[in-house]
This record gives sequence, C-alpha cells and structure tokens, in this order.
Amino acid sequence: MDAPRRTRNGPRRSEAARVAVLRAADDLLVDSGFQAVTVGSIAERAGVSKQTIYRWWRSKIDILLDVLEEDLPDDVTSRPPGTESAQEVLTGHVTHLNRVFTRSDTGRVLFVLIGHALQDATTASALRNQVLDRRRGHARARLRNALACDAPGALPRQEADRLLDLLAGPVFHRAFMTGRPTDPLFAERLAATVLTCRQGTPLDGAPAAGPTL
Amino acid sequence: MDAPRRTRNGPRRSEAARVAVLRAADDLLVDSGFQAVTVGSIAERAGVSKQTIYRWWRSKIDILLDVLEEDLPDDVTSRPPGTESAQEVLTGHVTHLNRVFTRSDTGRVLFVLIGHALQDATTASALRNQVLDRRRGHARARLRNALACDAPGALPRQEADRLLDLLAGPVFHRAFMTGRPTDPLFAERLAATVLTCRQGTPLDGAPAAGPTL
Amino acid sequence: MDAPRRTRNGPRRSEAARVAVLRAADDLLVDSGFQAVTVGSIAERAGVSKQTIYRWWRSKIDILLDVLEEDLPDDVTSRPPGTESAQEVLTGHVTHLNRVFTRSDTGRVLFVLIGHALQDATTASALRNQVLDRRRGHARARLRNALACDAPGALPRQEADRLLDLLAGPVFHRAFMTGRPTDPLFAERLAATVLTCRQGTPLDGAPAAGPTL
Amino acid sequence: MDAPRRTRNGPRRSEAARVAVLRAADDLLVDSGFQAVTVGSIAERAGVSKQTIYRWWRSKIDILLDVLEEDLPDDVTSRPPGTESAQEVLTGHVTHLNRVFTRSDTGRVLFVLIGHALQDATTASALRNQVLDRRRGHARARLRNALACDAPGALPRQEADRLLDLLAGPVFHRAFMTGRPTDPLFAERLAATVLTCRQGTPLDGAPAAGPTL
DNA sequence: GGCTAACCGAGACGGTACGTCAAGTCTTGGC
DNA sequence: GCCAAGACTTGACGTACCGTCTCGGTTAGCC
Repeated sequence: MDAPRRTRNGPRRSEAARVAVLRAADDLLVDSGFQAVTVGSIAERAGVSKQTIYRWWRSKIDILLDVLEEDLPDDVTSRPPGTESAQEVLTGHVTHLNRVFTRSDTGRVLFVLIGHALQDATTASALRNQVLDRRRGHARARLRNALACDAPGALPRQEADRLLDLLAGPVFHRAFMTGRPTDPLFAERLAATVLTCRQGTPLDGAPAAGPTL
Repeated sequence: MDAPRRTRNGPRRSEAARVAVLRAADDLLVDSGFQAVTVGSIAERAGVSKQTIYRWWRSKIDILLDVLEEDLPDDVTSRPPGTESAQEVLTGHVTHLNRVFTRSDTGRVLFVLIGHALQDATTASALRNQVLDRRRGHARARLRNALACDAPGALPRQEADRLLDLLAGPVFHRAFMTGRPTDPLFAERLAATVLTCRQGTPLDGAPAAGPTL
Repeated sequence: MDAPRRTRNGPRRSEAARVAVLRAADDLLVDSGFQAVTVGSIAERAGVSKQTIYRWWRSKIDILLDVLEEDLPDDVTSRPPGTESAQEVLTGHVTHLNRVFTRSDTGRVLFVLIGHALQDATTASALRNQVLDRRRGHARARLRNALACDAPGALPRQEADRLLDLLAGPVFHRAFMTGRPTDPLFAERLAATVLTCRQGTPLDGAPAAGPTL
Repeated sequence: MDAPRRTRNGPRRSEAARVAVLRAADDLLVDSGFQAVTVGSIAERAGVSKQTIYRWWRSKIDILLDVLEEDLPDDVTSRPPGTESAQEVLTGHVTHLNRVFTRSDTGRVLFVLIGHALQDATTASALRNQVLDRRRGHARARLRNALACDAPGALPRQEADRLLDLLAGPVFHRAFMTGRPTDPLFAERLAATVLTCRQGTPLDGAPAAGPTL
C-alpha cells in the first residue's frame, strides 16, 4: 500500500496545460469580465483544446474553483506569534479580508464564485468544501489563539464562529452590497467592537442555550 | 416632453400579462431553481409570448428585479413609533433581514439577483438603484430615529450607514456564506454590540478622519 | 376537415432558407466531396443558422434525401406513348439510368445516399420510402405498358420487378463497381437481353414457385 | 534497396495483435453496426492500444479492407472442372455472389466498404485494387473457361467483363437496392439469360465498336 | 362604424456557447 | 523497436437559450 503498486504507463497530465488553463481563466475574468469567460475562450487563450479542459474539469466554475484554491492568499502576518495584541490580530484579519475582496484578482474570482453559488446550490457546497471551510478553519484558529491571551479560558468553537461572522460579515457587506471598501478606521472599530462583544458578560451563559448556533 | 404629445390609440399594456410573467418567473425560480428560469419557460408558464416579454423587459434579470421590487417586504413593525427601545428596533431589523434572506420566496429572488450582480456590474447598479437604495433609506431613517432617543444629536448619514453595515453584514454573511441562519440570540447580541459600538467614545472624533467612508 | 380548421399565426417556414440549404448541400457535395458536407458548412454557405437546419432536418442525410427527392429527374421520353417499340423504351430507360448515375450532380447525391444506406439501415429504408419506391413504381408502369404491346396478357408485378432488376442491376454495377459507365451499345444489348428473357418460355410457370420473390 | 541493410533489432510485429484487431473490427461491425466501429472501440475490444492500430493501418477503413481480403470467400465449387455445364457454372456463381452479399459476416463488411467507396474516391480505388480486381479476375477466368466449352473460340476479356456485369449487377441490385435477396429461380434464369445473350449473333462485330468498354 | 395603431399569441430566425464524440498524433515507461 | 495506456489537438456533432423578427388576429380610441 505504501508503494505505488503498479507504475502507470503512458503520459501524465500536462502540468503546463493545467497551469495555462487556470491562468487563462483568471486573466480573462479580470480583463474582460465573467461573461467573457467561456470554455472556448479559455481554451483558446491557454493554447489548449476544449477537450483537454473537459477532461479535467466539469465546467468553467470548476476551473475557477481551482483558481481560487491555488491563488487565494492566506492571512499571514509577518510578526511572530505572541507579539500582537488581540486588537491588532483582529484588525489585521479584517484588513486582510478587505484587501482580498477588493484589490486582488483573486477577489474577482471569489466574487464570481460566490455569485454563482447564490444561484446554484451545488456550486455553493463545492465552494464551501473546497475553499471556504479551510480558510474558516485557519481564521478560527488564529482568532482563538489571539483571544486566549486576553481572556483566559477556551473560546468555544461555536463562539469563535459567531465572532468570525461578526468580523467578516460587515467587510463582506460593504464590499459586495455597497461597493465601497472597508477603510482602515472601519477595520479598527470593527475589531474593537467584536472585542467588546467578546468581553461583555451577556455571553457567559449564552452558548449553552444556542443549540445549533 | 412634459405632455404626452398625442393620445395613443389601441389597447394598453395588459396587466394580466404583466402579473402572469412576474408570477411565472418567481414560481419557476422557487420550484426549479435559477437555471430553469429562461425567457422561454417564463413565457410558456405565463401563457404569454416571448415577444410580449421582450416588449416590456430587457432580460430575465429585469423581470426578477421587478419581482423583487413588488414582493420584497418592508420592515414594518406593528408597534407605534416611540414605544420601542433602540435595542428592540435593532433586534427587529436584524430579525427581519434574516427572515427575508432565509425564509421567503423573495429571498430566493434576492439571492439570485445579488449573485448575478456579483458577476455583472450593470446588474449590480440596477439592483442598487431600483431596490436596495430605497430599502437602505428606510432602514437608515428607522435607525436614526431609534438612536436619536438614546443619544441626542443627529446621527450623521455616514455613521448611520456604518452601523447598518455592521448590522446587516453578519446576517448576510451567515445566510450566504455559512448557510446557517441567524438565530434570535445572535440577533439580540448583534443589536447590543452595535449599540455598544455607537455609544463608545472612540467614534467621536473619528468620522472626520474617514474620507471616503 | 377540408378547410384549414384554424389559421396558424406567426411566421411560416422560410422557403428561401429551405431552398438555400438544399442548394448549399448539393453544391458542397459536388464541389468538395462528401467529407466537406457538414451541417456547419451547409449552414454557412446557405447563409442560415445551424439551428434552422436542425429545426427542419434531423441530419445532413435528411437534407440530401430532400435534395434527391427534388432534383432526381424522372425518366420522361419526349415521344408520345405508343410510338416506341418495347426495345426503344427499355433502351431509353437504361440510358436514362446511366445518365443519372454518371453525369448529373444528383447522381453524386444518389451515390452518397446509397453509400450511407449500405452502412445504416435507417437510411436505407428512408431512401427507399422517400425516393426509390416512387421511381420504381414509375419505371414499373412504363415497363408494363411497353411490354403489353408485344406480349399480350398482363405482366405480373413481381415479374416486372424482376425485369427491372435485370435492367437496372448491370447499369448500377458498372457505374458503382467498375467505375466505367454504360455505353450505348451495352444499353441496347441489355435491353434486348431482357426482352429475350421476357419472351422465353421458361418463365411461364415459374412465378408461382417463387414464394417471397 | 535490394538487401535489408541491417537485421532489425527488437520484436517483430505481433501477429496476435494483428489478428485480434481484424477480428475485433469484424465482430463489432456484425454485432453493433458500422457506427459502433471506431478505432477506439476496436482497440479496446482487441485488447490493443490505439497506437498499435495506427502503426499498421491508416484508418478503420484500412482495417476493414484487410478483414475483407482475408475473409471474403472465393467461389470454389466442389466439382472437378469440366464436369459442369456453362449454365451450372453461371448459376453457381450467381448463387455464390448472393450468399456472400446477404448471408455472411463478410458481406456486412463488403457492404460497408462499398458504401464508403461511394462516398470517397480513395476508398473506392483501394477497394478495387486490394480486393475486387482479384476476385473479378478469378470470376473472369472461370467464366471464360465455362463458356469455352460450349462456344469454341476465345471469349475476349472485354466481352467477359460485360457478361460479368450482366451476372453480378442484378444480384447486387437486389441485395442493395430492394433489400430482397436473389432466390434460386432468379439465379437460374439470370444465368440462362446471360447465356442466351452470349450465344446471340448481335455481339459478333460489336466489341470493336466499344472503345472504352 | 370604420380606421388605425398598438397590443397579443405563436414561433421561425441568426447567433453564441454548450458539452460530447471520434479521429489521428504524441508521450511515457515496460519489455 | 514494439507495445499498452492514455493525454493531446482538431473539428463536427446536436442542444439550449438568447434576443429579434414576422405573421395573423384582436382591441381600443378617434374620426
């Protein structure tokens, strides 16, 4: 089981083609908008045949999911752990989210995919399973770590998720609904608000009452 | 331009057809999903010809915008104004938003339209101009009114918008991204948090510094 | 039932498109060979969309069947009936067949369709039902009429068909298999042979014995 | 060029693969029809790779030509030469042709190849060169031999070919065009007719006049 | 009451993209 | 060098939906 039981013959999947397709899809989306992203146009720009695309992806949405998975930047702070205050960590996270949403090419891809997910449940779950859940896991861990410094006692997973919703939601909303990005001031205040919320007493007994939360 | 220069002859627009189209589009979307909503299928289900549709709408998105405009429920509270605390008003708004997003047929329409708006700038501005801005105006007024009781002094428009983002964002995020709706407890805590944020001192001098906010 | 019970609304089938498609298919086949006859290329040359073709025909073979039905020339002799000898009628028929097979554009179409029929039973029966049977009926009638002059007594249908096979077969075989057409001398001798066969005594009692013939 | 300049290394062509391919092509054609005969399906059924096929054949038509060449039965009569009358020889040939066309698996292959030849000149000449001409040569020799008994004096080659056309044509025509096979009675009468034609005087001076015949 | 413009149903039309299929070529690693 | 496996380019296939258009029939409203 540890050894490749049988060495497969024949040509392997062309890495060059794979990369060219992902890059072509990304470029087309950024340059010309989603309606220009066609399996045919991706194939042409990537210098690849349509059939090669359909051999490895089931749809252009599938391609964009792979683009997202590869390109979506993680929230990595350069500072060593433990040297940041909780406020700084949260502010940094908000800023990171905003930057991803509004400035990166990958943000465009994310927009389109969320847009498609809102119209199609299959895309929605694929997006969650393939991309979002992992990111949410990272963010949750970071958050728990940051808050553990200030408030001793474990931060329950559900509670962490609530806080993440409070953090990400407004950034999201501003970027998507109003079209105006989150400015640094808003980021800072948002972080502070969430921290305040965390420290408030009303939460203490609450989580037990929220069954599915 | 002011006067209809000439009295028109012939029959006027058929109200029956208009309603049948809107209803057919809504039903199709709710019953069979967005990919089943085509101009042809709407026409068929409405017992109307495609030409009649294209005479009055430019695309199926246009139809859905009209559906949304007609059906999207306003946040109407049964209580007379002035008898609710700010906390109650905010909690009610959050609850209303959540109900619209997750329970109504119109929520499906809204989802789809936001999804399309994320892929197409034209749809985005149409959605904002035709539907969202008006709702936002109502919500802002309601918010200003509610907060004026507790905190004398006008609530600046930009500040009100910030608070609305704080309120709507997490509801939005939960409904869209995690797929789990907002529960009453979360609604209450969210309202409280936003109120806390409003009363905090850090905001006092701040708005002046936020240029584009 | 005699009256068109209800006048249909809407646009009728475009005769121009129909004719253009048939003509384009014929031209492509004659100019560039069968492998150049593609639904796409027909559409392009006819100035028509692919969908219009698929609305009215199920395949390019269907189109060619229509071409054949419209263009395949009948065996019409200029002479008034009764002024030709049986030999002349038969020779004329053979010459006609040969000319159709080897010289006309329609002959190319016929070749291709027979070729396809040899590979596909559906095409074979369509070809027979739509085109060949009618021609065979005409030829049979002409043959019976011609032979009735010389040999009193009705020519049974089965017998007529046998003679038609004897007549058409060799023309066919030369055109298809050897690639060399039937010359006038061969035509004359073929006709004479068939006549001889007809007058011979061996046939008299025979047809009764041939069950499925 | 005269000497194989160097003894080749490595394995020679796999006879097993060659046979498997021919057999697979034949089986597929007989079992599932021509449209099921693809290079891929042949390779799969033969347990052979596509490359191996393309190394030795240029197309699936090429394969079928080989199938035909190997399997097409010769017209071998069990009787010793000289013990059959001309009528018997001719009747036997007609019967043989009919059996090949209508009953054997190879007949299916022949049909398909003739069908393809009618659509493609290259296939037509390949079919003639590789298969048909040799068979025609055998048939011609047999015919000349048979007729020499009854009618002393050499049967010119062109004349023999004419007679072969007269013989094969109707069998062909019945099998291909009408779909009804040749019955024994028809075979006998056909042979008799051709013999009659042969013995008639009109032929004597004729061949000289037919230039390309 | 007739005229006429605008409405309506039906649905054919030119397009664009889809997703599938087969042909024929090329690449890899084993024998 | 042959072979199995199979990825690759190419190009036709047949389908779906778009948005436009053309019919014949049906109402208003004004003369």
